[in-house]
Amino acid sequence: MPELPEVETVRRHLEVLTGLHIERVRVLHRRVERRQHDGRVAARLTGRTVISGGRHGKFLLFDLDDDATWILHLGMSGSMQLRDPGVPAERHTVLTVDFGTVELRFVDPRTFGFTVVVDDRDDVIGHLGPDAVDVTVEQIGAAFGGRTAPVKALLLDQRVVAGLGNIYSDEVLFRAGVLPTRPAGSLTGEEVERIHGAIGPVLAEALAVGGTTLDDLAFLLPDGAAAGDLERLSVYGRTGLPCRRCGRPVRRTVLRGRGTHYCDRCQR
DNA sequence: AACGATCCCTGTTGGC
DNA sequence: TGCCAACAGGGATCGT
Repeated sequence: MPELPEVETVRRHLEVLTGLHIERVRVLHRRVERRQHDGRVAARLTGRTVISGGRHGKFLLFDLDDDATWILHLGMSGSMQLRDPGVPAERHTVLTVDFGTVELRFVDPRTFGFTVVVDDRDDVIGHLGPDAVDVTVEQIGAAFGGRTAPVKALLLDQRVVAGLGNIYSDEVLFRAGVLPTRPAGSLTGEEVERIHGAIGPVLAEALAVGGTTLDDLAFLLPDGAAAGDLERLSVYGRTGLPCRRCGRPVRRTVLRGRGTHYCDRCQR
């Protein structure tokens, strides 16, 4: 599902929108604009030109020519497609944006995604911590200090570090050799360093294959290609299968309502 | 303040 | 075979 590597892959595909003029916008499912309190996403986008596209954590950010920011979040099942205008939209399309030469489609079966146009982007993303690709070991150490919450809960907390979701939190903790249930404040400096050191490689490896697509909830790239599969992951989705390092069965528990995968020999 | 539970939503899956 | 409950999890919100 869309976490930092998937969203960054989408952002790169959508660089082709830079400089293009928005001709027509259709909201096909009202829930996609639930964060726009005045309900005027279409009106605020129509007629604008995209100046540049960026990302912070799992949020896509497009600068518009009226100095507003167009923000998109893919939720858990959202994907973006670039198609020729006029081709009928597929099932679960919640938003279409017609740029004349190309049409952007936001497809989101479980409707946890959303879009919003704001003058001050901090109204929407101001609470986010440093992006996971930029976060320093000092920032992580400061966020963990004195906390009793499980370390995985803090990795998932976008105020601590922005961009990690359920898959890559599990993968980072496996690579770091730290149990997800450990109280964050109990970690040694060396363990914090291992976690910090694991974030970059885990995200880079995922980015290299365009992110991860699930078996039952396909994540497709804007050109229609599939992202990487679950096979290359270390622990996520591998409950009962042998740990790739020691061979013992991968365990699963529920933490903060999220499926959590780990190896109780390789992670301490 | 920190932490955990609940809610939203729907396609898929597993049990009976 | 068919039905239905359980499950998956982004982020927001609420209770303790």
